Amino acid sequence: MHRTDLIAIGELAARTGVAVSAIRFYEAKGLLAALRTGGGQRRFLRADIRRVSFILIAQQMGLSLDEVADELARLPAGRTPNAADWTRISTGLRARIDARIAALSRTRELLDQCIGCGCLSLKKCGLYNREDKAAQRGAGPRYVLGDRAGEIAEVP
Amino acid sequence: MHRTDLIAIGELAARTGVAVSAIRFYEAKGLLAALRTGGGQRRFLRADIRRVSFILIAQQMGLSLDEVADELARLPAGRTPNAADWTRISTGLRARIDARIAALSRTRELLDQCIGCGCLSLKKCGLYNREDKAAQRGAGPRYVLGDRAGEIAEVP
DNA sequence: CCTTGATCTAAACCTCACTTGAACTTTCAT
DNA sequence: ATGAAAGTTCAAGTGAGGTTTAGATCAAGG
Repeated sequence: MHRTDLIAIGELAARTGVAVSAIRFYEAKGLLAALRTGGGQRRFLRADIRRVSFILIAQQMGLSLDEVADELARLPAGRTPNAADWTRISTGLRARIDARIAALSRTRELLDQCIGCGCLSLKKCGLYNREDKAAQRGAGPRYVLGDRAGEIAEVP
Repeated sequence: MHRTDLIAIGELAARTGVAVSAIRFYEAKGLLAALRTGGGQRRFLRADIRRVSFILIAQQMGLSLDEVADELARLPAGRTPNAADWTRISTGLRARIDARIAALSRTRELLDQCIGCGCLSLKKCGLYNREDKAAQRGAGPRYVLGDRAGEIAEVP
């Protein structure tokens, strides 16, 4: 047993690389839940490190925080999530990764054809005669739209 | 020669699937340049359809509009870009796609290991002990955290 | 000529994902 | 017991990537 099962917000921040303000923001969004000390300070479970990791990874997959919340909502309420819970939810993430790799591969294939002719034209290449245009919806930034934008940190 | 080499903003919008407002926004950002009629209306070159395509594709790769602008700045000023120009710039895009696919594959591999143990823990999985932390530049002003890898501890 | 639809500008507004600042309070090692 | 470090709330600000609105003007068909 660990000496201290509860960690302060600063430690959670340090261990996940997320800013303290972001953790408060996540709590406000309902992605995390904290216990409170008598004095009102937040105390997190060690398992929340894992939870924050999941948020970060899922975000990189292009999920919005609301979508992440939906995924996390499938974790059991009341008890600390166990390995099986995480396996189930991580498997869902894996499917998304697969889908993204597949989508990128298709784009690459189309782009290769374009490089051959140097065109990048919509009609000939079909690079943009795909689902994307139809997927236009409402206001807001494009990275929200489905998983098309991709927030994967780029390799320089 | 086409009968009409210049197209109105609405046509450019229709052909690319981008809103008229977005095209004006891109022009204001310097990603596009328009000629003007005597009456002050924008007229685009047909080649700008291709240019907008490039913007959209590059955005899907995760480039910000500023980064897209950098790429586009490498096109020759003064003359209409030709096939060779597009080939050069598209090839750069292809490299990015390759990098992305590789990064996703690594993530998937790590995630597979995690699914095995259900952990998602920082230390054991390495899913977050990678280049990602340093390379954060996703949606929103995410600050780049310092390397405190030595302090990352094991998770229950 | 006249109408109709497309386009113009400028400024305001929007969402997402956070950060920042002000003004305190709590914790904890010495 | 004390002082620094870390924590608290709430409101407002930021930046990317656009959209919306309003009122005026342009271009083209009849």
